[in-house]
Amino acid sequence: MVKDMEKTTLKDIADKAGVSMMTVSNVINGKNNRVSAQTAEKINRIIQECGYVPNLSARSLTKKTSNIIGVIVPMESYEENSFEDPYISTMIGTIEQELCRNGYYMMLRSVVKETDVSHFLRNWNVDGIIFLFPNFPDYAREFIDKPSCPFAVFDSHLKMPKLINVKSDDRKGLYLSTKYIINHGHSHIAFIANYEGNYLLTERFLGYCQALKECGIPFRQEYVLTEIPSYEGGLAAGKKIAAMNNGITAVVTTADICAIGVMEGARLGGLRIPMDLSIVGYDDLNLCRFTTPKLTSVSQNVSQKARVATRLLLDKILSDNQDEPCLITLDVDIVERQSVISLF
Amino acid sequence: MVKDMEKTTLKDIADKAGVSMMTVSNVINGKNNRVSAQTAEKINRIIQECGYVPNLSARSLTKKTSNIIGVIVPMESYEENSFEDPYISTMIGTIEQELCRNGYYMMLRSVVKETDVSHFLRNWNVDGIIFLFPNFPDYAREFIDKPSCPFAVFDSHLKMPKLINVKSDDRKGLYLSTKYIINHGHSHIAFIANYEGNYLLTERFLGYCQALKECGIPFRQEYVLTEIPSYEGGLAAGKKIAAMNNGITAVVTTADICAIGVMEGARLGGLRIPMDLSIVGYDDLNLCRFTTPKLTSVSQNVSQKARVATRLLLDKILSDNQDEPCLITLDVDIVERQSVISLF
DNA sequence: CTGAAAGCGCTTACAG
DNA sequence: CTGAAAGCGCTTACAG
Repeated sequence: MVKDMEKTTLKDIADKAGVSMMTVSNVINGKNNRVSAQTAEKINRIIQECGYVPNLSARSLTKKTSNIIGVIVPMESYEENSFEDPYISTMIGTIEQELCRNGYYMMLRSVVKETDVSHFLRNWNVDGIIFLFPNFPDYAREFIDKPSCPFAVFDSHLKMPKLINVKSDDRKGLYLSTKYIINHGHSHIAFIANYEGNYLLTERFLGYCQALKECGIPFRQEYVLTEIPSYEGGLAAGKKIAAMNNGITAVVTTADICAIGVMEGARLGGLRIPMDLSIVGYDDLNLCRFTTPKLTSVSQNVSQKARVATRLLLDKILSDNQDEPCLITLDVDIVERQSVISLF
Repeated sequence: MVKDMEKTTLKDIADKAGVSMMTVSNVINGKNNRVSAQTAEKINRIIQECGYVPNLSARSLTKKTSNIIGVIVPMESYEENSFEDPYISTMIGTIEQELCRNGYYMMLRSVVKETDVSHFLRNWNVDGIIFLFPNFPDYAREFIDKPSCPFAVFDSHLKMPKLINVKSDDRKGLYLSTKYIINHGHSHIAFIANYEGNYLLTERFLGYCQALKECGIPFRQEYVLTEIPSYEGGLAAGKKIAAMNNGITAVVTTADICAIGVMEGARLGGLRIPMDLSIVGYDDLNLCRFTTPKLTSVSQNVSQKARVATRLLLDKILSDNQDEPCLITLDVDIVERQSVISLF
């Protein structure tokens, strides 16, 4: 390995200024009441001249606080790249911005089931943790039960000390999309998602049921297609709907990507979108603008979700009662495009 | 702030094992030739029991090497979220995986023009840097001229000491897409991109020219639309092509998102895709599978690009002659879908 | 094979 | 307002 050129340290600055390290440290940390304005100015000038940058590892060692936030991204397998999921990447971007703005640093880690997350977090003595799990996984429970610092998750049903939980009003999300379709004259509306055992998807399913009930439309088991809300799942569901030919005129989904699959599957089955089948997505990804027809979708404002969670986390890190759990539910709305036709 | 529970340190382990910290350190760092098998085993057991995790800030302080790689992402403005760009997010995912696999940590930072990147990097004494710039920006030049550690960039025309430059064969990329279209019987082919002054786009433009020339098709200035290769740029270009009505039957682009814009713009102008206008994208994003028709595109294998750069960077960090620059050009290929029609 | 000493670059009490 | 001392948790020479 090559030897780096010498880096200037606190001591170098102190020597040049003819003061103690203490004084320089106080200036850097803005404790102006402890240093005369003259000295402070002089020291600041020298710092500028030398291009001095404090070593944060050293600071972390003494202060017992690192200003590092660990951001954990789940991966199903080593082959997969979770970052290709627009939900994940949008979250990361917003979190990073918010951390940076507040003087924190983001250490990013994707993990598969077996990985020891807590090891990583303790290695760097992180001040806070953000788990970027759309659904909070069982294998992370162990870690969660002995949290060493405040942490934030999303869309979880857990309530635990130190936990910040930011979620969307998922029930309302599907209530809105179902209602929207009903208001366009539809009453034979399919729901797609393998919701059982999944808290988030179940909430959305209940929103679907609620809208039907409220409008006096009978719930039909055969209109529920329990496919995985992925492109492939949607594709399969679309084909089935076309094949069943049982009166379905519209579909609500729990993911844009699934809705896009449905469009393709239904088309392959001979249906025209939206003339024969109306569709609403979920997430309002950029993607929605690029399909034909453009996809009407439920927006959960992903950026806001990330921003709120990050701010609450930083607040909690600085607060006294870190143990108080915190649950925020954000509103959702529907973004109208071209994938729903009116039957009136 | 709340007081953390005590963390076990090297000293704790040493005390419990009745040995010196030195010995424990040697065991942890796998210097087995310096410790008897017995002692090592005993120490490892105690480490397990106590759930001891080394403090990497402390290690970084003594070793002068942090195992942190700084990954820098550009942002045009504070409002923008670069991570929504699938190119960026795919890169990040692959880089993280590769770093993790090799025992490195990823510190992520998005910056706008004014941000002092070098400050951040020296703060954490990073061992290497990856600049995630599709195009290397001028304002980063200053930093680059005095690099403190090896760093990697993409698609740059720079050649400097310590620099790892991984690029795609951009010229071939557009050569391939243009040739593909020619092979389908087209000879009135538009090129879209404001390539002037942009190294990468100019390379692609030259590939377009080369294919035309090779096939004896005259280059026509009026077939070059100098729009920004974005959705909006593509949209404008698509509308123009429909309006100009000057015989163009196909379009090559330098970005999928632009190609999608062209499709939309051309449609709004009354053209059918691909019957009236064939289109080829660039990047082969997931997106290509979700449009109608599905988009034929040039694939530059983004993951491979990220992986190669990361590996070269880590190699260089461990190597002796860090100053030798390194340029790799990766191959590209074309992924056939439905957006090009044969005129034969 | 094992250990005592010194030091990495910073900050936190504590004195003056 | 300023500073000398001790320590954060680790590793690197250097002795034995």
